[in-house]
Formats: sequence, structure tokens, C-alpha cells
Amino acid sequence: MSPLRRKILVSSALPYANGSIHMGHLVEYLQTDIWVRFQKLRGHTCTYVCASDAHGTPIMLKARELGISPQDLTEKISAEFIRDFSDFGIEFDNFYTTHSPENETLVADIYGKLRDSGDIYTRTIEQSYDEKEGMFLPDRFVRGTCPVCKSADQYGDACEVCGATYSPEDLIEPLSVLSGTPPVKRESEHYFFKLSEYGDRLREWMESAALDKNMLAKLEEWFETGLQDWDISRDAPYFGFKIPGTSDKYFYVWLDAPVGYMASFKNLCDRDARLDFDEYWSADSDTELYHFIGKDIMYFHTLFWPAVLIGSGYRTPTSVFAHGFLTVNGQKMSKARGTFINGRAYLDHLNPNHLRYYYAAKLGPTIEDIDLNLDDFIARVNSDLVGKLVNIASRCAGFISKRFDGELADALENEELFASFANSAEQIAEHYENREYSKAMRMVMTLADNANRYIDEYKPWLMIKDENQTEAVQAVCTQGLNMFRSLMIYLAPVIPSVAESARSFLNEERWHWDNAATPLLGTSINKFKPLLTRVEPEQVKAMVEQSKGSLTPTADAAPAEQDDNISIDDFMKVDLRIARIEKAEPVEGADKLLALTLNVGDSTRNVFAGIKAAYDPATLVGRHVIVVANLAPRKMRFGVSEGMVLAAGPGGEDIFLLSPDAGAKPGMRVK
RNA sequence: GGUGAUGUAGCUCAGUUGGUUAGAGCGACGGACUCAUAACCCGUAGGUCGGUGGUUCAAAUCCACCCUUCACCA
Repeated sequence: MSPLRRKILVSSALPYANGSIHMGHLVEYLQTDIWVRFQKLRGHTCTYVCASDAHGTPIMLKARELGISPQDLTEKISAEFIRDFSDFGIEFDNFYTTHSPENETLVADIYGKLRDSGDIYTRTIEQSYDEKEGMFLPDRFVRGTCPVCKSADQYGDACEVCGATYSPEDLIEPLSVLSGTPPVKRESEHYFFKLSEYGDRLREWMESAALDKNMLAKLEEWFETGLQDWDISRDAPYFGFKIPGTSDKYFYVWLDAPVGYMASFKNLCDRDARLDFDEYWSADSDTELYHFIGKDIMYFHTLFWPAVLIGSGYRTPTSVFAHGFLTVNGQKMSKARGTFINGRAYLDHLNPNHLRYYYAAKLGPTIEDIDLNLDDFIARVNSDLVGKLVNIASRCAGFISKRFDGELADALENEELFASFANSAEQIAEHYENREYSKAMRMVMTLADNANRYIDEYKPWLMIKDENQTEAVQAVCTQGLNMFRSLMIYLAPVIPSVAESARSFLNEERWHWDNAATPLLGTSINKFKPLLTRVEPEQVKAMVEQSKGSLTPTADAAPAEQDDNISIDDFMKVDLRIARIEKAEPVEGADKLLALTLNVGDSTRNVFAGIKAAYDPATLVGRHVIVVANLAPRKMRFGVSEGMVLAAGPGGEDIFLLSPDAGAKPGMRVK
């Protein structure tokens, strides 16, 4: 191992304190926790800090909606975070909050330094303003029709249908999601940070930080489009820290959030004499600093954050490690499918070690997404952890306790074989260090296969029948248990509580990474108890069912993610009618649209349908379809569309119109 | 739309600078075993490496275009 005792400070991104921890969050916290535990097991001084991200408009509004103060809301959710993390075996050295005196002081200090060096200036900008609510609106709080593809009810910053990006004022018929009134334009003075002047210094940092090549490619892209100054202020009302010297300006949450890493560490230093804040954060620090983040927030951590640190005279991160997103059964997490799984729902039914191992078995150092395939999860965990790993101990322990009074032999049966386990330590360590957990897991499981094969070759259950071989059985089982022990040490960062049980079964006080290279001989061990049980498909099923059903009130991160179910009344609001297509023709200038003239019984109406690629207009005439008759008429570039024809399919040529069975007449209501 | 990724056995994934017959684990099938949480051991089958075209003595690997899935666009 490295002869130096490294001093390392590690953070995970701060969870936003308006919702619960879900399986996607856990990728990051488990990835980080495994890395930190590994460093500690190797004997380094590694400190893991995190905090609740407590500021910003969404939290302010959520608290208002619940009729409590933002502090109360975030404290309540922080307590929930801490419980969830702790139950998953995620061991922070400190979990704090960004709404803290330490953070306020640090933010003010950093801001002061930036301002004094001329990196801050003010400029008046125009922004959407909700007159009824008396507040400026973040882009996401304005919704309207996309100016590009005309999809209704899109966010003010981007269209989820066509992917176009724009400003809230570009929306057709924009409305504030708070009051439902149209926003007006209003001017306000904002504070800006001169990020544009940090290009060279950021490039220099980038090169030293050994970032993942995908991240570098992304950064390169950003540099090419040019760095723009960063708007760091928000107008009252806002939940955050007031900008010194102003009466109604607050720091944007993304300014004080990363400072929260420092503040959490500061708070810890004040309680722990062994840690010195300046040693870790001064510009000339020789300690290491790593941020684990999701790929969605790379921008803040690889541009804004290092620039702010440089500008205010602090050290920059040694590196930033980004991971991908989590999909469940190959798809985005969805509440309707039961694949939006909260951490608590998992904990209610399953063992955290199983998830920790599964994620480790799939995680690499890149920003690629990983998939939690629930069937694969069951198979993988049962086969690797129970069938292979724990089984090694299970099949040796019985002989040792029943026939040798729990005494291990004084010598190994096959030193060379044990050496192959011991000698893997450095390579496995290297994989951990580089966050190549999947490679580390593969190596460990290959060794576990070797161990099982070894036991099978000797067949101690046959040897034990021959009195002359009694001692040999003890040697073989001692060999087996020692191979198991080394593997458990290697896996201790991943499945810590299982490793703990294994250690106490082997009657040892503590483990260090290097212990894996030295066999345990001539000591007595405790009675073996099952270390881990199999995952039953029913448990997974129960978890999925629970996720489909009740959603804890505080669990919803965004309104859009709330309960997907609708009531019968909601359904009856949709007036579905049988219609006969009287006329169908292509629309001049539109690639995808057909103009349909529909007979809906008492009237005819014009509807534009995006089915040109799938249907020849001539074949449509006379055919019966189903139309949403009470959809608000929508003015489109080519005319007014007075409804919507129902069809299924992913789009393009794969669009399939719905038709009623014979007998249905135009105008009949569908219900 | 622009940019960047992604696509390899039923599933989850490896495949280094292009180089014999494309690999692993799981699953399936067959056999063996019974120490062990029906675990473990041996063996078999299974792939036009997203598609098309190109460069090359040689392409999963390099190039072009297309398709799938995804992310980012402050």
C-alpha cells in the first residue's frame, strides 16, 4: 500500500431538502461511502462530509404550502435523510445543513473576497414576475406552450417534448404555476460573478484534476461556446442568505450549496481537534479534496465552484468524480410502474448490503448510467454473495466447530493458493482507488470461485470419514476460512455490516486492509451463524407494490412527480367521442401533420394530427376514430386545431390510430 | 435542433495501441456431489459484436452515413 498516510476530504453532492432519498440518490452516496471506507481501511485519514441543501425557491414554496417555516421543513427532511443514510450503512463524518452560521460566514467571506478583487458587478435584468404572488419567477415556475413545437404546458426553460431551449417570455400564453396568472416583465438589479475571466485558470485546474475523459469532452464543449458570467443573486422573497450590503438580495442557492461542503467540514473541525480547517482548505494545502457528484451538476462543480475557490483564495478540488443516472429495469424511474423507489421502501423489505453489493458490481468510474434490473439484482446477489462468498465459510465452519472445538489449524494447507488471494490485494485496491468497483467485485468473485473449487477438490466431508485424515480436514477448512477472510476484508467497504459479522465470527478485534495478506492460524473462532440471507422475489415484489401505492407526503421532490393516478371525475372531464374522418389531407409546410376534417355527430371540426408518416390520407377517409372533443382549441402555425385524435405508438411510422368496433356512430361518447 | 455518449450470448457486463476460433458471471440444458442458506463441482448449447457502406493482408475495434436509447444546452 501507499507508504504515505494521505489526508483526504470527500463530499457527496448535497441532497435537496424537499424530498426523500430514492434509489437514484443512493448510487452516489453508496459510491462515495465505499470509497471512503476503503480509504479508511487502508489507514488513510479520510473525512466524509455532506449536508442538506436547504435554500432556494422550491423549498420556500414547499414550506409555504405545508404551512411551516423553511427551517422546520428542512430540519424535518434532514432528520429523514440521516435515518435513511444511516440505515444504508452510509457513514458520514459529518452531515450538516447549508442553512448554518458557518455557511453564512463562509459565503459572506468568499463573496467579500470576490467583490474586493473586482469579480462581482451588478446589472439590471428583466425577469418574469408574478404580480399576484409578488415575486420573481424562476424559469421552471412559468409554464406555457412551446414556441417551437407548440406542445402545451411546458416549462419556461425547455420543452420536454421537442427539447428546444428558450426563455419564459418565448412561451405562448405563459402562466405562473403559483397563481395561474400571466407573468409580467419586471426589471431588477442582479449580482454577477465574472466567470468569463476564469477561462485560463479553469483550464489549468482541469488539466491537473485528471477528470474522466467524458467529463473533459463536456467541459471542452462548454469552453468552446464561451464562459458567461454567472448570476449569483435572487430577489426577495427567497429562502437563503442575504447578500451583505443589500436589503432584499439573496445569494442564489447554487452559490452557497458547494460552500456547504466547507461549512460542514468547518463544523466538524470545531468539534474535532485532529482536523484543521485551514490545512485542508488553504490555497497551498497538500491534502486531497474530492467531490462525488451526478453528471447533471458537472457544470457547477467543474466551472463555477473551482472559479469561486480560485477567486477567493482557497484551494481547488483535487478532482471531481461524476457518475451516471440510475435506470430501473432499463427505464427512467417512474412512479406509475413502481420503479420510483424510495430508499425507505427498499429498507422496509430488503437488506442494504444487497444493494451496496449490486451497485458496486455495476459501478465504474465513468458517467455512464447504470441499471437496477430487479430480476438481475435477485440473481446476482443470491448467486455471488450467498451462493459463492458466504458459502465458503458456511461449508468450512461446521467441521472446525464440531470436530476441532473451534480451533483453526496452525498452518495453511496450501500456502501458494493463499498467496494468490493475498497477492490480489494491490490490484483490487487499485480498482477501488480508481472507482472501478465492478472490476474489483469481479476479481473477488473469481477468487471466491477458486475457493469453492478448492474445497470441492478436497471434499472434507469424505476425508472426515477417514481417521488418518482428521488433521488434514482441519487444515483444509482453515485454508478455506482464511480465503474467505481475505475476501471479506476486500469486501468490507462494500458490505460493512456483513464484514463486521464475519470478523466477530472469526474472533478478531479489527481489520486493516493489510490483514488480508496474513492468515489467521491457531486461534479459536466462534460458532458460525448465517451472515446473509437470500433475496426472495416476494420481497422485491412487495417493495415495488409499495412504491406504486402510497407516497409519503414529504417524499415528492417536485409537483410533477406526485401521484400519477386520477379520479373517475378527472377521467370524466375528458369528452371522448367517436368521429368519422370526412377529409384528410397533407398540410403545406408541415412534415408530420395531416389536416383531418371530422364528423362528430352534430358538427364537424378540423384537427391536425401528427400521423403523416404512418398513414396515407386517402385510406383514412370514411374511417372511424376517437377524438378528444373538449380539448381547448389550439392555434397552430397552420390553423386552429379543435381536438385530438387518439393513437398509440412511439411516433414516426409507428403510430396506430384507435378505432371503435363496427356499430359505433359519430358523436357517441366514449366512457 | 446542436453537442456528447450508448448499442457485444436470454440477463448483467468485459473486450487493452485493429491481429489465431469474440470472453466472463448468471440463466437454460446435461451430468456429478451431498460439507453448505437446494449451496458447490464438471460439461454442453447459445452471438452476422445496432444497420449499411468504406479504409486494411486483417475491423467488435478506424472512417462516413443511418437507426436505438440517453444526457447536456448554464
